[in-house]
Amino acid sequence: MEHWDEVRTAYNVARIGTVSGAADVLGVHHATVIRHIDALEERLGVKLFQRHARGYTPTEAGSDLLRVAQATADQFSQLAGRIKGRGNEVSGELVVTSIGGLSHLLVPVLADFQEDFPGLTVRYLTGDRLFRLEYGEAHVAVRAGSVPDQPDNVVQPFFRQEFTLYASESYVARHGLPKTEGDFISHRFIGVDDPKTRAPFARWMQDNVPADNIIFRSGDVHAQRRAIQSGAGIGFTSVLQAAEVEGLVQVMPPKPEWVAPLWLVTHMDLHRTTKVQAFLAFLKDRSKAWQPE
Amino acid sequence: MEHWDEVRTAYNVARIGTVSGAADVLGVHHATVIRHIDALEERLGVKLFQRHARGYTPTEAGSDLLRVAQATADQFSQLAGRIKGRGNEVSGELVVTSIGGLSHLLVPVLADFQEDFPGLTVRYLTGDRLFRLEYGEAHVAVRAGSVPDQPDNVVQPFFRQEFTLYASESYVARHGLPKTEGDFISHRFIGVDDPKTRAPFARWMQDNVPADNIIFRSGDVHAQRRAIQSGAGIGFTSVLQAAEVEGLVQVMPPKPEWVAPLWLVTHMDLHRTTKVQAFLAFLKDRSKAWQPE
DNA sequence: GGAGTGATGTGAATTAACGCACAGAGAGAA
DNA sequence: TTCTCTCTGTGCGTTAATTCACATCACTCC
Repeated sequence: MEHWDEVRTAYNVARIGTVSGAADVLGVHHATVIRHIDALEERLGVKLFQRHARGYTPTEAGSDLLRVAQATADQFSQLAGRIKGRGNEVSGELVVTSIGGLSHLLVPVLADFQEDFPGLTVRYLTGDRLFRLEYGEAHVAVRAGSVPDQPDNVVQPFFRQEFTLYASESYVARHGLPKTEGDFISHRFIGVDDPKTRAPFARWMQDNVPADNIIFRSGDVHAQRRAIQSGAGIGFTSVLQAAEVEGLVQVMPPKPEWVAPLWLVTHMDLHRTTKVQAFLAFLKDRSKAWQPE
Repeated sequence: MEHWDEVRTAYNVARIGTVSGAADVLGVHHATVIRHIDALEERLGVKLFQRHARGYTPTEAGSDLLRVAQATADQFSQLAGRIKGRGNEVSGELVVTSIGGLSHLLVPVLADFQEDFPGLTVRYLTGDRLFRLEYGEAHVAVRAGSVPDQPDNVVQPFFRQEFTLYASESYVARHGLPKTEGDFISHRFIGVDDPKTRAPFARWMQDNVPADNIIFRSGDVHAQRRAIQSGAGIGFTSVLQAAEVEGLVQVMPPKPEWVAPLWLVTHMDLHRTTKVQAFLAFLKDRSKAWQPE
């Protein structure tokens, strides 16, 4: 039973009773209908219709086909309605991925967005590996670093995340604060684990702080922040995040070269969907409060 | 949701995961598969797949389609199995039609045939109007008279039904038997109702018996036979049928000119089916006992 | 790092499907 | 009857779909 179109043709002939009538409904020539029926019967080896000058009457096999194809037509019709309708509604899954360091910003936004659309399930993916939009792994990604240039991705600037060095009040009480970069030699630092990182502030630390002075390393920014809070040393944290926790002291004001630009990335195929657009609008609105000035 | 073939294509892509793999299964070129998907998405206005170099992964809409089309494929597969299988089995309905006067011969045969095939339902149609094989109203017809020449019907000789004149013993006791055709003027006859009948014995009676002497007319041969049994007069009954009832006396031996040839007629499209062939063989075997010599 | 493999994607050539036109056959009405 | 209307059926020309060929890309294995 290949050639489902022939089944559809036979279904309409059985339903309507004449080749001409079915041809009108299907929008094809009646010769096409006759050929479809003939081909289908040839393949099945069974007559589906009794032919006479007043029309076609289904045999038992034809009646069986009518029943099955009727159900199929109904299901396809419902499917088309669902699929077309779903293009304009915000429901199902919304999958967002970002580097882990942005969870404190994104999670509240995602929670509020979900509250606006009860039919929506939010999945927030973070992890070591990059989740790939072109494989359909996520609808929206928040990426850091230089502007991504994947050909099938739609990229737009999100906001510029400011970083600077912080220390805990307990650390300052014990070791004081470095006045100049020359003082770094007598301080302890908390840095990233990955030597190949491209984050500007991390590279700055690699260049300006002796490696031996970086006594705590982690790939997770939240772990680094906890280390800073614990007084283990001086480390980078985003200004926004530092403002939310108690007991952190800015070692020096943010430098423009430490700013990490963030990008909103969506896959081309999904970018125009109502769901993605609604989320992007929501996210941009909420992120206005995060802009430096 | 027209073009069910495109749905089938999309279903196989969603199931297999690659355009090339689906093309192999479908036995078409992969370019055809891509065009089907593109056309279907264009018509629905929704992307069904995420395209990437390693294959196609279905979106939620694509997954929905996969689920529905999976059910469709199963149902079509079962349907094809049923239809093809049914071509070689004796089940469902067997519809036989004949003139009413043959019921005493056909009904026992039909009952025995049904007993051989428990899955079979037998319908035996008799009536004033001719049931038309070309409209699929019956599988097999037993027709009387000159050989039918419908173009789409398969006609084969069945057997030659002998008729002759009978009277009841009570009638003979009261009125005696006509010795010659000249005696008919003093006898009462039972004849057919339809003046346009083409049955040879009925036309013979019209030609050889004065109309006024035909005092009982009926279109139903069984009613005529009951009238003869009741002693109402002399009338034609088939030799086979007369042998089954008590108290009938042959007025004269059967004449060759009174013989009614019977034909087995089937529609061309149904003639080759196992069901019809099985019944025809069964019927011919049983009818051997009915032949005059 | 480079060749090899297996996938998608696209324009040109080919083929199969389609529409057109007309013939034939019943059914119903004048 | 004869006329008309409707529906099926078929050969032929055309269009649209398919195949073919080649380009491209991503990943893997030497």
